Amino acid sequence: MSGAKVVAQPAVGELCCSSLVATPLGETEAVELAEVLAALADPVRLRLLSLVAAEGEVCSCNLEEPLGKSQPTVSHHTRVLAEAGLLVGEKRGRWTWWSIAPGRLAAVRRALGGSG
Amino acid sequence: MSGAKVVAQPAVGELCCSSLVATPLGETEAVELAEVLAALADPVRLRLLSLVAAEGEVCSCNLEEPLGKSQPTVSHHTRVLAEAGLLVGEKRGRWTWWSIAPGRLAAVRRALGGSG
DNA sequence: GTGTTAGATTGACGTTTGTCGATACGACTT
DNA sequence: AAGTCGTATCGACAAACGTCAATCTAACAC
Repeated sequence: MSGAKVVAQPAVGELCCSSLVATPLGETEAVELAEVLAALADPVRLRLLSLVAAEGEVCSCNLEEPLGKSQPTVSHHTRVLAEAGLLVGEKRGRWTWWSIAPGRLAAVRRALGGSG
Repeated sequence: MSGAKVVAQPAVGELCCSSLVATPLGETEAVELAEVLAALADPVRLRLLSLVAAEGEVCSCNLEEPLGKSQPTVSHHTRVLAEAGLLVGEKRGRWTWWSIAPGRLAAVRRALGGSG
């Protein structure tokens, strides 16, 4: 073992194929897209995501202060973002390092329509 | 008067400038973006938006059946989308016609990052 | 005028969400 | 072993949300 373990990543919808404005959304596609958007629809999580994107890789301990939230709250938000497939967590020793899940945000943008 | 009146359109954040992944999001920018995303983060509203996009212009009466929701519920969702600046309503006679607010969805995509 | 119709508003309801204190777990140090 | 440190989880609470029945309003038809 390498000593580095990716935090459990739940299966997540594909947001596949076409955009909202191109084809009428089916029931299940709408639910899947809404789930990811719900994960994004919080100011704290948006700033968290933005911080991780800026740093490339951030451990939870460096998020509490810039976000101004308690440790359990930060842990809650990282979890929500990871479950939505937007964040990837890797455990190295005592620390958990978070990074942006590649492609996921782009898939959301694509699902919202416009040019592929 | 023309007899066609645009439904009251509340002032709405600009989602201006840069993207989430480019620059760390400020407090107020995060709140504004989260508000629009919250309006999008509902399966019924996503399907509603999708229906309007497909038809170009739809009156409320033609939304209840495909959405499978009651009239007050549909009215509630159109209001939320209009307040988020995503939908524009125009009252003509007894009917209210809804259409996609131009540019708004694109601004959301831009705020989520990637190529302008 | 009366009646009808499209849609917005109100009020109530159950559910979900964001937050934090307390606690539990796991990895390291000594 | 015992102690410390970084995180995850639990429990509780207030606030926000989605839904619908009932009601109100505004535009027509007669």
